[in-house]
Amino acid sequence: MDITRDQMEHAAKVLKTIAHPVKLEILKILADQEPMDVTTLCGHVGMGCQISMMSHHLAKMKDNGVLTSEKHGKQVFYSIANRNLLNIFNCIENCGDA
Amino acid sequence: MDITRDQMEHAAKVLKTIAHPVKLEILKILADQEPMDVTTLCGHVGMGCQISMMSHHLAKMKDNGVLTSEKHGKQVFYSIANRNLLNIFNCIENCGDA
DNA sequence: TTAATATTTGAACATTTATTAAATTGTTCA
DNA sequence: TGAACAATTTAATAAATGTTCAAATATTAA
Repeated sequence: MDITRDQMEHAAKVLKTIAHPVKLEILKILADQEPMDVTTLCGHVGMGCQISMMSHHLAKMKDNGVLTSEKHGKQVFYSIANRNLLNIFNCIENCGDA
Repeated sequence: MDITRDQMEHAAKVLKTIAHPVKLEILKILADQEPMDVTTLCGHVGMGCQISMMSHHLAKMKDNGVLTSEKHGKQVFYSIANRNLLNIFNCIENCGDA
């Protein structure tokens, strides 16, 4: 239950990184099927998803250590860096009624 | 494991609300002792905490349903609206190494 | 080499966020 | 009433964010 100031800063950074509907959606999709390339991911996110936007989101998530990527041919495949992070979805389900 | 788009939006809103070092600190402090008034809370947060800043943070957290408040005399006491949200700290401890 | 595809990058812009100081409201008490 | 205290509000400003578009970079295949 004891959390240092550094952990607090780090936690805030991670939470800030994923606290966005599209970014949560990305995590949810990758949770079911990873790795996945940008275009396919964009398709799963649905209507109005622009590749460029997707790429920006993915880049930020990667920069902040939430995702990893691997290039195969023309495509870049993204994965979740640490699947422990997915526990946040349980938390979301339980706390959702707040 | 299935989360609707609305839940996603709501989750993003909550996460965005608390994704800040001071706001997480506020939650941690209230987790141990609630309710607590603004000045005391500010003291616990530590050096450089300004009442005005604290009030802004608290107002936002209250607006977004994370905290509740009650006025007694000159003081306003804040509490955590739904302690289930505190599960996020377990999540933080486990996912922190990402 | 050129064309086509996948992705990234950078600029521009609007919106939101965090911080600080100053002014304001509300409450208690002498 | 008015002084003292607690907290909120407002305004100003800087910094971060999200989105879109256009241009640039790889990579593959013709």
